[in-house]
Amino acid sequence: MKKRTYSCGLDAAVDVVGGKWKALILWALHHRPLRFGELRRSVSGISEKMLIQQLREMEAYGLVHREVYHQVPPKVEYSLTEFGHSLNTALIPLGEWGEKHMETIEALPRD
Amino acid sequence: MKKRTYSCGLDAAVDVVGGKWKALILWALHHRPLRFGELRRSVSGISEKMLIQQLREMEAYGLVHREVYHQVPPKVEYSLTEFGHSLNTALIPLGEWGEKHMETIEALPRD
DNA sequence: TCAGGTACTCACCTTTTTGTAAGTATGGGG
DNA sequence: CCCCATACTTACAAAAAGGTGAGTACCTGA
Repeated sequence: MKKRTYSCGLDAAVDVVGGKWKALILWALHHRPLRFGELRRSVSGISEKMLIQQLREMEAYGLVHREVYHQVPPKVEYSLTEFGHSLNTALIPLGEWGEKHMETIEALPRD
Repeated sequence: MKKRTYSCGLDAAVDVVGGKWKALILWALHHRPLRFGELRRSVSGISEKMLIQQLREMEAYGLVHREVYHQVPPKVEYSLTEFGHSLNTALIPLGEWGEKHMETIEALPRD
């Protein structure tokens, strides 16, 4: 989150979901709540540091809910809030676009 | 563009439209082609360097078309390709989401 | 000759983002 | 007493993104 005012809705949305990981984390939580470790395995390539950092931000934004189970070994579950769910829904067409044009995208020049 | 393989469509789409400006530039070109200067004024806050840099990338990705008119003073028009148009369409729900939750987003904690 | 308008281009710097590798805390089981 | 699994946490470094301000090229009209 960097700005306070936005020129349009897309501007605001990009500010919330921007970055390399947030959309993917949201996506991973689409079907059901996941534990930290499950999430790490779901979002391929993410480091523990990035994952927790993004999760903390998303929690602060009200997109995800963090539920701690006081057990040993520890168990923490992350789930989407209503807000997070609505954002995820808004991302569906973008995901479908990416799916549809995947081959084109993979063939695009790098840099 | 950083990757060659994607875990899902959203992953690919985020890679294409990622960053601070591309979605906004796409948005600005939604209605009609714009000249460089018009675009700079449309996308508030962008510097000339960033604008041209993003435009070049988007041209390489096949999202926008660059038309040069050999005149003095120079005139260059940027327009959406079909591909760019389809991406823009996929972004509409995200824009609407941002619009709808603008106030919530503006009230979110910074950092 | 010279300012003006347009579309860049460049060098340099700061900020932000991302990655790596190691370390911490907990209590149960062996 | 020590190891295990889980969920973090920290320090440090590298890489990517973004910003600033000046400069270039072109022809036209004053």
